[in-house]
Amino acid sequence: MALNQVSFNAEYLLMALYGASVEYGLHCLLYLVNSSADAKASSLDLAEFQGISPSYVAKLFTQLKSAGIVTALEGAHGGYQLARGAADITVLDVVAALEGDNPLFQCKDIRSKCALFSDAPPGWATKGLCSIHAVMREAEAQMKQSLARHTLADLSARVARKAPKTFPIEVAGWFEGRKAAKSRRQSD
Amino acid sequence: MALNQVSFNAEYLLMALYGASVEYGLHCLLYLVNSSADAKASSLDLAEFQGISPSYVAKLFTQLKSAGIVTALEGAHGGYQLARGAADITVLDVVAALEGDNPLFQCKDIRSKCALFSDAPPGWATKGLCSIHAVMREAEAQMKQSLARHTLADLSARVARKAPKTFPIEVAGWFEGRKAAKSRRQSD
DNA sequence: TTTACTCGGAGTAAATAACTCCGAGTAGAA
DNA sequence: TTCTACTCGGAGTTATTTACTCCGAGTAAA
Repeated sequence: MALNQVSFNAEYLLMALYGASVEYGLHCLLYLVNSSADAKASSLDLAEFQGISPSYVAKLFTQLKSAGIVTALEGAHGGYQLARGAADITVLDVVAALEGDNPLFQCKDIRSKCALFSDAPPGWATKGLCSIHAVMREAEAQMKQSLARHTLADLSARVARKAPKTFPIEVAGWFEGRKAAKSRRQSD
Repeated sequence: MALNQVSFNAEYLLMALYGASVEYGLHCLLYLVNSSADAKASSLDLAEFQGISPSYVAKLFTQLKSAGIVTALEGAHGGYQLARGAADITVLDVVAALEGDNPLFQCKDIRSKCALFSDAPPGWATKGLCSIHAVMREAEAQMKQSLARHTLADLSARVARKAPKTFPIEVAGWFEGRKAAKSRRQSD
């Protein structure tokens, strides 16, 4: 056995540009796509169904609501619904709602601080977009176009293709069972 | 005058995916592109030339060195040089060296935690790439391809096109003057 | 009218980014 | 050879952000 063997968990080394909120949000929204028009799902239901933090999911949905992606129905049997058709909600919409519509790169205009310009940078140095910024803008546009090409509808279809045909029925059953349990408890 | 006028600084609202290190690093490297083969620039020179934090630039260059983008020459008149031709260093190389080669998205495989799977998720749920992850991968690839298309050489040419022809000479003069000042001080 | 459930925002701990400081080493000057 | 000033290089520090919790206000059904 090698003595100087290095062992580590790769999960801790890679830190993503987009955080967990995007992952949680998209997964939850995908379950809302399949639910019928009158069926609402509460953030608690969605969270427990997927084994993730309920209070955090609740927070994410307030952001999705203020971005106009879902509508909320308050009250005892309330919950969330998609605000418009799943084909009209792109992955980019969701990302922007949860992470903010951040640019890839924030130019601090370093070029104008060059020591040669003492106090006032000349016109040619500040005119137009910084060249570095331009490259970043291009890359950002590529990425966002790619994200905007995918909607919740086609993402949902993609997932459905992998799952067995009975799965959507089982899912609906789970949410129905939840609702029934609530009613039962209230009439006790 | 409107009483409930809201005023804020947009700079604080937008937070970029790539941080300041990329901006500092690229700007510094662009000045190294133009310096001739035997001319080295210290991290202190590069920082003061552009009016940014010297100690932070020093840290960035240790990262650039360990990534093999620059080579360091220690000693009194030492400094950094590009490790290879500017046409062989892409913007993506620099980003990866300074921010780490982070993925756009880190999949936590939520799909396998679904409440319906009690303990063991079925094969179809864990097989292959998560559909959300696949979309993110595609967007990430688009972005990185775009960044990889640009090299330090063409970025430098782009900047040079905007500046007057005498500018590179002035820059070289500034660095030369710095070197001369050092020699003078040592012989005092 | 009560009650159990919903949303919605204020608050908290751990991680990350941006930046500083000081020690180790080296090339040139005396 | 000795000395000195300058270089890199990594260990700390502070402030912002992320992921997550908790509790109060409101509402629809019982």
